[in-house]
Amino acid sequence: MPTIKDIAKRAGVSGATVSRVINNLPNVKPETREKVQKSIDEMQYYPNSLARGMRSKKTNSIGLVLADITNPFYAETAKTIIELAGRHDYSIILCNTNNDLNEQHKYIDVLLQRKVDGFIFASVHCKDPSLDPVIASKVPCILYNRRMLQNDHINYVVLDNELGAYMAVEHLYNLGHRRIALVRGPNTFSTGRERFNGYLKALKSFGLKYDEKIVLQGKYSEKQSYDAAIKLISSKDRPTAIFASNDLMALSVLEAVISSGLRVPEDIAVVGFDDIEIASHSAIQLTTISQNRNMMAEIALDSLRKMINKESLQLPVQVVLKPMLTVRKTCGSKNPTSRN
Amino acid sequence: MPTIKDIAKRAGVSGATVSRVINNLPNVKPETREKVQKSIDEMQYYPNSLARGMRSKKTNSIGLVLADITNPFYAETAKTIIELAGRHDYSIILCNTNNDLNEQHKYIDVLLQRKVDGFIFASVHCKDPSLDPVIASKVPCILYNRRMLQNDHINYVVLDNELGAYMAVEHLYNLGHRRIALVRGPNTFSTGRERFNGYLKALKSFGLKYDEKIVLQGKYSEKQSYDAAIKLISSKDRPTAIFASNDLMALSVLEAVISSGLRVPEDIAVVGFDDIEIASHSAIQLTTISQNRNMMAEIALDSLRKMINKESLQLPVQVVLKPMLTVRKTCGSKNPTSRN
DNA sequence: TTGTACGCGTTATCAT
DNA sequence: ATGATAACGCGTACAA
Repeated sequence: MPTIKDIAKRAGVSGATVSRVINNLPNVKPETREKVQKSIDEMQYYPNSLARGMRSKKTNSIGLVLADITNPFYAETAKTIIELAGRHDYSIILCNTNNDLNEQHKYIDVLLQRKVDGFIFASVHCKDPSLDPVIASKVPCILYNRRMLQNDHINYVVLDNELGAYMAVEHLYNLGHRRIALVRGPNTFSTGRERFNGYLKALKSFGLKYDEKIVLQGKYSEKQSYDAAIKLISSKDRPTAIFASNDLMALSVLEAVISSGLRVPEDIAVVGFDDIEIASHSAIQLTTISQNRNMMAEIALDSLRKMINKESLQLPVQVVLKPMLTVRKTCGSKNPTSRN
Repeated sequence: MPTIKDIAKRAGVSGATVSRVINNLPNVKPETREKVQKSIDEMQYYPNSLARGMRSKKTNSIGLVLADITNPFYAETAKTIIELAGRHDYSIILCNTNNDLNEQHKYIDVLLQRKVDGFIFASVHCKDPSLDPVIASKVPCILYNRRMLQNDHINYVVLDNELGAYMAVEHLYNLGHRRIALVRGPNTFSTGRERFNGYLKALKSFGLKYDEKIVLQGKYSEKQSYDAAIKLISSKDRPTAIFASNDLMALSVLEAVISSGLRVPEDIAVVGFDDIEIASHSAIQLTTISQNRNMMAEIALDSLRKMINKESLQLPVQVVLKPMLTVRKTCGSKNPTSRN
């Protein structure tokens, strides 16, 4: 592989001049520039970004740590972030934790060694010691979608999950439901916790009493959620509606209801959370809580970039976006959200 | 950020010894090793992988270039590859081309600068000049899922797409269908081309005549496929079955059929290709052609690793895996594939 | 068992 | 406008 020296030799100039050409710096005679460029093209020279990184102390790479890339919510996030990052010459090193703290810890280690310029975490637990090294390293970092507890100075962009859950239950209540079950996410994730709180808050404000028998743990797992729904369905005081903590879980709830021979929404209404793309499919038509993922991703990346470039920016960045209710068929409403 | 020298100073040894400890090399007195390790921990030292890469000429990184991470087929692939790569200490730099040759070209440029140890492409076009620099660079490289035409020495792992398509049509034929439409992928992708050929081959072998009016271009796009299906449905000599070139397209076909007030499979049978996870959902139950993505991904990564490590390996690697027909509900068969 | 010294490819500084 | 040189952090050959 040719280096800057090979190009220099070939073009009959010094390495310094080649560097000037590569970096489009001034003070190079046009003819020299051309000559050098020609050698670069002929030799198929690619500047070594490792060497550049060593000098400049910047790698132009960002570590993106996701909970689960096969969840469309994260896949869509990844797509947006990769694209936006690329526009600013950042590469994305993608890590997938499966919500495993050990995995995350290992990835953080690797990313710290790779000297990424910044981190985006879409995977943290409420209490997450694996992030300590990142914080200690002072490498810019922002949380996405989930946040941590008791870490008041860390940056994040999240949704108002409590409000989202409240809106879901409110909608079901307005449709006449009085026994509304919850297939919830774990307390160890802020989303699971906050959506549960929103559910509670809604029950209280509508005068419904909390019944722990119809609040089951789905663990953000499809299998668990399916089982939870089966349990709800076969209980003797069956709920008339099920609110699931995310769309993937809601899909599993739908599976359970359908395979039990019941109808959605006539026998049981279902509402999800996230508005992943398949939710709008004709065969699914899931009523759900939407969030503007693109905006959330954009805010995360832009903030991170500013931190990296030490641009002025009010720290910590702590943005909470508003959710939206998207009404489709699974809730039984006669007034679906109009399409744009 | 502490460097190897800082650790050396703190532990009262030379940099060489620290290096020996980091790399678990022999010839270090146990006490010395401990002492050094202690300094490493205390100072939160992370070896600089840029510097290591410069010396060793290896970055332990692999460029994964995908057509579309939001397509579950690719997301599931990415997940597997990231996990397997991690086990062997490789990081994945993820690129998403949206099937745009220009994007791919740019990403290749970046990855070549980053000196990735290898490439996995799940995004190539049949004729794809953007790959020339990769080939010229001699950096190990393997294609996944799609291959190129007229490039006999390049490595790939693909499915027998022609056979897969043949099996789909054969199945529909056996169920009594005689007018089978195709919503196809573009000729510019080997998958689109090969699946089309399989369709043709099946028609011929069952004595059905090819009717170009029921072979429409879906371009691997959901919108296009929806429109194509609408067109098929409203044609006066309506097909009784539609075979779509991938599952995402099949889902759009389903949407079109459902929203036209027709029933699947009674009015129109539908078969897809890929067996993405949602295909098995109760509300969808898509009959489709399955491929063993995990195996395909594993072969790709293992082969690549061997090339990188210059282990003995029969080159070029050109693996063609066999597809499987997974029968669910959308084809109208009474005998769904048994579940494992 | 441990240390010294050089080079990996680049950029920034200083000189010419 | 161009060139020489040092430095970034690490691994390794060689010396001790």
